[in-house]
Amino acid sequence: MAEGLQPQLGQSLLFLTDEQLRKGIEAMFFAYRGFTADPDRILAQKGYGRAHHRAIHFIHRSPGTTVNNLLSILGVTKQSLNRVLRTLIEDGLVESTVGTRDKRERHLHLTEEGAALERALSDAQRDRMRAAYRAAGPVAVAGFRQVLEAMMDEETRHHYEAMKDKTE
Amino acid sequence: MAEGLQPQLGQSLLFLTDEQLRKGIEAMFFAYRGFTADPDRILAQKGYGRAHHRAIHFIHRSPGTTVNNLLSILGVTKQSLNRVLRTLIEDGLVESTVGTRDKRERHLHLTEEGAALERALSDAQRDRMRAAYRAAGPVAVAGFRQVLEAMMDEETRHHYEAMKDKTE
DNA sequence: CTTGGAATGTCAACAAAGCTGACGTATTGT
DNA sequence: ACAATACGTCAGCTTTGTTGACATTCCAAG
Repeated sequence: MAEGLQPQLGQSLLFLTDEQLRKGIEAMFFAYRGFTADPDRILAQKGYGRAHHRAIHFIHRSPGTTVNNLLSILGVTKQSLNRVLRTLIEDGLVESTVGTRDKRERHLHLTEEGAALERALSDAQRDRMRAAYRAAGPVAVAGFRQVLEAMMDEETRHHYEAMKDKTE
Repeated sequence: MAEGLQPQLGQSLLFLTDEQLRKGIEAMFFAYRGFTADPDRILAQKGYGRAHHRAIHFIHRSPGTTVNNLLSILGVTKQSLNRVLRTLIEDGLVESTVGTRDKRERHLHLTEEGAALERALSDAQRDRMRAAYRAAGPVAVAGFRQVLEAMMDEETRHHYEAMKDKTE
């Protein structure tokens, strides 16, 4: 294949061979399964799916966020989000309040019950992430984050950076 | 394993705070979108989805693999895989041949056309991965892989390791 | 004050891709 | 001969995404 990189560059660019890249791709695929496995189990019990998790996560993260803002973070259509949001509101996990400054907007908050589910979900997900971090060590974790950030779309990275700044 | 975590707990465990873990979780979520974005565009043009991509990828990776083996790698039901496989066979991208040793088994191969699509998809995905790797550097890449591997389920990791060995 | 555009919500229809359960067929191993 | 295995398929259901059309509410500009 395109394995034949220049001799003198041999060692230093070995991490860019097609083979290395393919391993990275497969690692990403398999790891994502683990990443979602634990929350998925909790959600299935309650009759929810990943879409509910994502909504809950980002509402928790940015309390009072508007529907439009959530839309652009999640990258789905309003119809798709609305279906999920409606069940969460009906079930009393999310509260939607009309905006004061702009009454067209709805501001979203988690109720006590919603916050409880958020905690259960993120505890489960963090536990696995913590175990992985601990096993790999701080240097690996820094690299992990670097590569992930470099893999994002431009627009997505802006969302990511914006969230990052909130508690820094 | 014996990574020096004990000594000075102050700085060295900062990467395990809930805040750091949350950032890792969000990085994983946002990065996965980028990870699938390029292949998704190609697939959409051809009327396929991610499920087709996964099948094509692993058939390419393990030519002659059986349906059952593919099933356990992908972690889906045979009905779900069958639907995807059927369209790929009908469209002439995948070939299914009766086993010689065990005639109950079907061995799966990519046709020339299937291999062409595989190349287009993995080129697109590798390009982004390569850019991310290049931007982050070899040390970061090693860490990236370490964390991802530690994040996998036991069973999943076995699949991953098995694939890894094939070309090492 | 009226009107255009923005933000939101809702209805309908549809597709991809997962799931369960049941059943049939060919083949293999005991 | 019989049970188990590998595969395919039919039917039906769920989640989560998509378009398109249309109503409502509100802000702001003309």
